[in-house]
Amino acid sequence: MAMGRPREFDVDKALDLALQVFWSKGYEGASIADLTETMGITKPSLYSAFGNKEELFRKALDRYVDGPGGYFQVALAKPTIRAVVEHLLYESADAVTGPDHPPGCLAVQGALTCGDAAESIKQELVSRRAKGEQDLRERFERAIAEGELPQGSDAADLAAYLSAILQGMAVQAAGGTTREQVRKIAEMALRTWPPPPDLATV
Amino acid sequence: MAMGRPREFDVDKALDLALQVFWSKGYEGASIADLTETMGITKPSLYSAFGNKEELFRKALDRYVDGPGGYFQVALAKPTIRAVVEHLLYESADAVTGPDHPPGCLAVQGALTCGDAAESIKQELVSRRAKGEQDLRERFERAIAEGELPQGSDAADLAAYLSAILQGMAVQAAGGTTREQVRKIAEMALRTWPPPPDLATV
DNA sequence: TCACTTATCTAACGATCGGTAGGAAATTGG
DNA sequence: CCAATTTCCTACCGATCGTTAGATAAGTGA
Repeated sequence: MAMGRPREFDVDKALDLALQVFWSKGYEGASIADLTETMGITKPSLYSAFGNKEELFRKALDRYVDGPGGYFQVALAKPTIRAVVEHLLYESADAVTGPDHPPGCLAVQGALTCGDAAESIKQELVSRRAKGEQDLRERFERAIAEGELPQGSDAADLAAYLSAILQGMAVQAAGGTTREQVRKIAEMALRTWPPPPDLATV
Repeated sequence: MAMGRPREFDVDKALDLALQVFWSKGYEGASIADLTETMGITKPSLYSAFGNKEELFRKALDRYVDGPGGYFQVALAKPTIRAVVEHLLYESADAVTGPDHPPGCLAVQGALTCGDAAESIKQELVSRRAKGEQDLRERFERAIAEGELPQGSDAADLAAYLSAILQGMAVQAAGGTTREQVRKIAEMALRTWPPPPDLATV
């Protein structure tokens, strides 16, 4: 079946290497030269296999979400809301400080700001973060309905609050904060969890 | 005294405009063309007045810290630790969603990641964030010494925790989250403040 | 008025950006 | 062995990057 000259590199391995570059330098900071050098392929090979820089980033992002970022969906599937939050915090702390990949979170630092040319990538990351927060919100809604959280708790607010803490941990990690220190942030957040509903608005 | 042809633009106003550009696009995303266009001056004027792109950014950053970011030091000077934390959270929520400037925080989104050429700018921002966290830590140490916080509280952990929340709020704002929603994050953080010391480590 | 200083502008610099033509090399099917 | 197909690489594309040379204009001090 496979006709023509066979590809000499592993597409998935190359994509993993591209992911590392985008993760550490961001979309704009990662040049095609950076990428091809790390991936061990030439520019025409990159373009033939992945389309262009933007498509390559999107494929790397998908791979990130299913790989190093996969703990997020795993955490959401935990049986109790307490376990969900615990796993999100602890796994995030470890994920953003993993020793085998760049620090931080691709969805945060891939393009938090950018020039005009990368605007659509930035929007893609905004959407991904919003999607994660939305999934979290729905999980909280279920927990409230099942009586796992106090009456009057606002699922959207809880999701925004926890998302902010996770993103803050990612910023800290991107700046070089150690795994131990980031874990302490997670522990402190957990020590106060859940924040009680705002009685003033009930 | 003033010899030579007088400058035709206001350096401080031009710097404020440059700040807006760096704030919304980040260091790498802001091109010299973007900057000169917004500042209303030509490239040679920019270079003669500000040195180069890196120096311009550092000057804009100083201006940011003393201007839109000035609430941070103001908050630290509040008399009670409760007031410090309240002001940090509320003023941050408003600052990162201010209607008269780009959303988010320059110290976070100016260069969270970048290419090799901007590495020193990224480090500068890492240092600034660390400095803010250190100032906060010292304020917490004072509060603990004065009995304003529970025995066994760890000032460094509290500072890292609060810093992460503030940075998370900045990420949310950079993604377009509304002022009302960011304020709710601040309120929730305040509702659980202060996190109790970890009894397991005492 | 005339040197001196500084700011202004147009026009360009070399380097790098993302992206591609075009031909040689390696495989499959006939 | 030969066409067809696909990947490989070298070399190059135009555009943009940050930065500057060089000439002109507008002030000050003598």
